[in-house]
Amino acid sequence: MKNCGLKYNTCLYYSANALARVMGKLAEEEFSKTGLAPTYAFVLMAVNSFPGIQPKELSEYLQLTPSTVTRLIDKMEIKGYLERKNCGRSTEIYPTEESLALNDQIKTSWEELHKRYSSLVGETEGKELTEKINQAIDNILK
Amino acid sequence: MKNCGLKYNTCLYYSANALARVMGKLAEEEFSKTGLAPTYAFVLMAVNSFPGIQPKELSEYLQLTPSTVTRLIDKMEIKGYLERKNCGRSTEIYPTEESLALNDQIKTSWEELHKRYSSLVGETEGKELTEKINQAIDNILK
DNA sequence: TTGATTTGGTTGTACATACAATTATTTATG
DNA sequence: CATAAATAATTGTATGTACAACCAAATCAA
Repeated sequence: MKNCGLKYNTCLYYSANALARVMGKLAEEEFSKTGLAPTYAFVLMAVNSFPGIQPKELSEYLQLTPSTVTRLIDKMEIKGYLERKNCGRSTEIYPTEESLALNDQIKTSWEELHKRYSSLVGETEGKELTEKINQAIDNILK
Repeated sequence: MKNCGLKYNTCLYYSANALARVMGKLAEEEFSKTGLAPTYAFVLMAVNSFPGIQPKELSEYLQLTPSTVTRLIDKMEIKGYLERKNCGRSTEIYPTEESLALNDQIKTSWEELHKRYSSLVGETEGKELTEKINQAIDNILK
């Protein structure tokens, strides 16, 4: 493609989205062994590690909005991986046996994902990039 | 949130998505003056700079799938910003006067976006981060 | 104590993006 | 040439995510 002076790849918005799409594909492939899309796998891992965690906490933890978390939990409840327990105005989320049984597989896939992108972008480069991204997020949100 | 050994923020997939969401919000705010969502503004800029560009090229340029580009063009055509011209199996996309008239405003918003995130994450940090992200994308796709 | 405000969670709705399948055109091959 | 393979674009459909509005519970204030 000819150069037109439109250097999209000098724009952090553009590049961040492009990276998210590319990484999303890798993640989908790696997590496909679990039968779950990556975000759902992350939800299960969190609930498996913190039985009784509340949606609010999950949304902070996953950096997703509360409504998104509600939808994620809905689907995992339907699939039989999670259960809600109402506690006044708040809610506690618990894993089912199926979810706990899947945890090792999920963690393995997660490790595979890490290995895979590390082999592509380099171990230390990947680590540093991730840290820099986290730092940028902090600076934007603070 | 208690530490459970689940360090999501050591995962490039997770952090890349989080950054994309955060940057997406900034971009939406800045481009709101143009009345367009960021991606649509990018499409118009590309077509304004390359009248006659083909969807295929756009999809490579924007790093989006062809079907997504078709949908983007659909909407911009309906809004009166773009026009399709069929050329055999390929298609050429042209800007309307409205699109050209909006170009300066779009570019201004784009610059504002750059200034804004630069002020938050730091000028050089932002630039370096963007470069590192591009490099990672290249390494993953190659 | 009761009325107002805040807070956790959900719902209706909208939208960006993608995949798989399909159509239409072009190129290659036997 | 005629048929097969490749390519550009589109369409049907699904999904992840968010915003705004809303409900219900809890806290605060008069």
